[in-house]
Amino acid sequence: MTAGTQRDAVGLQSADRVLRVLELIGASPAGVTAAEVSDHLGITVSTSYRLLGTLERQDYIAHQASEHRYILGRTVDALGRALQHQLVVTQEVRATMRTLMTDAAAPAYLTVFRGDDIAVAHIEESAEHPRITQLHVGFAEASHTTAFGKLMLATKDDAALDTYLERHGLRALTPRSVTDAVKLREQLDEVRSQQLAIEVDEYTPQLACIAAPVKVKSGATIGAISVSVNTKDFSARSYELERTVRRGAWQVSAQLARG
Amino acid sequence: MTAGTQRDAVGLQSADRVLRVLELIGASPAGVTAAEVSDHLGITVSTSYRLLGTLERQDYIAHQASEHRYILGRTVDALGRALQHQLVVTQEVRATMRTLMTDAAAPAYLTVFRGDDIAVAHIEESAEHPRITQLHVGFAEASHTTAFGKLMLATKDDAALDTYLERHGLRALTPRSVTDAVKLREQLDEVRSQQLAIEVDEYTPQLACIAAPVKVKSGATIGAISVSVNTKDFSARSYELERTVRRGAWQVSAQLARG
DNA sequence: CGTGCTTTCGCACCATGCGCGAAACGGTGC
DNA sequence: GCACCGTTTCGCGCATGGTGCGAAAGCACG
Repeated sequence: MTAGTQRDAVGLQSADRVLRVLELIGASPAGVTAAEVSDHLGITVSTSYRLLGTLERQDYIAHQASEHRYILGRTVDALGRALQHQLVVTQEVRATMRTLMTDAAAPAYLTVFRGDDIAVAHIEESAEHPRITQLHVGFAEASHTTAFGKLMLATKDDAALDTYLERHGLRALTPRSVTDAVKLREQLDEVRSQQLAIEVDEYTPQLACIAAPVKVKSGATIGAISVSVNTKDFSARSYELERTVRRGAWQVSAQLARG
Repeated sequence: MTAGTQRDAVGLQSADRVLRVLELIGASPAGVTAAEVSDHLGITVSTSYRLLGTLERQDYIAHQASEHRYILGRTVDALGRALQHQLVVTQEVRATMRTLMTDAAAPAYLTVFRGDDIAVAHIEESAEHPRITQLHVGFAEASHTTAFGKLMLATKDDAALDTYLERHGLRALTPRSVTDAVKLREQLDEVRSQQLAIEVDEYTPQLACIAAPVKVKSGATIGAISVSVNTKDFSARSYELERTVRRGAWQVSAQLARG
């Protein structure tokens, strides 16, 4: 409120500002007025109108003349969909994951690997099968403690893994997290041979996770399908879960190839 | 400078450019390189890096160092979700619409009114129940020929309707489209009294549509739930469809109030 | 140790975007 | 009708921010 929200701002001034206006509008469910933009960013009204005009011309925002408010527009929608598409989240894939959740009686996750990052692209959960509380759609860390993370690391060769390790280290999230590089490499070899990753109590106590790779036509692994269950269920159901998850990952890969 | 291939471009230069970079990246499934940005926008590499840097700092894009490519980042995802949320499209609403589609054996639409515009926020369809081909997620026109459009117009008072009509007119899309303002006003009165809008062959020949209002707690109508069927099915099933659509709209309104 | 790429940096110029102020709209009240 | 809001558009002159250019730092490959 009021002036002086000068941020760490380094970047092109007007570009920075236009992006910040977008975020401001996104953060306001009912949209914003030009006046709100000006005092929120600490700029004059004229400048606000110039920024808003630029955004409007490109359809990033729409002007509700009746309410004097600016709201998000179709280009934002298009970008969001483009991202969803880049992340493999189609209606069809959602439906497949819903079936998977039901079959496995457990929440289902789709993760996509982007360099060293892992994007949690979609989560299918329900009241009966709630997600891991800590995990949300977005970017995930601590790859060495999650099933899909191990799958991602398993795509790397030795040199790339070295680079990754020295950049990120092996932090323990629970007593059972693997923090020894040698041990991890052994695990990754197993992951490669089984084309499946399993993690028990390494990310969250009492929670186990099982992940199978999603692949493109060429055979490269680009992500994972996984489910999480609590540890005591896991031991009884592991074989069934394995089959179910493998099937889900296969179906998603096939849809990806067709799509 | 040099010979610019500058288009319609009016707006703040660097702001314009940064937005265009975003779109470019969105349009390229695999992401883009800095070099691609420069020749595509006809700017120097240094400028490209400055733009990309600005976007990256705000997490609109992410840099895949290994591949030298820039891809869409988490802020775009956040904006997309914000828009979806503004448009009432939650997981829960999706599930409700899926049930509606199954119950009605017809594709289901969620539309949200934004001033004079109508945003088609979500479509539930399946292979057995494909959508109206002309209709896609985005903004819809010709409100007087669609069921949800009539619902939107019915929220207006006489003066506001006048304004709308003189701005948009009443174009005929089919022989059965209503083009007479008096007739339309009568229809809208009926819509208000029944809290339901029906359209038969007015938007597309052989296609009928039925829509019920989605309301917020205060009672204001902010959108509609609708289904479409072909005209000959409609006459036989109209009462059943009416009940089903009303139920769906009610459920969505309730979820909106709770959510 | 060169070659070709991406990426960062410094510099000097001047177009560009800025704040300021005024004015044209568009409602609402009286 | 007029006078008082708020929103929105416009014009102007200044200096600052953004530009292209060029060079250099990284980095991978051979």
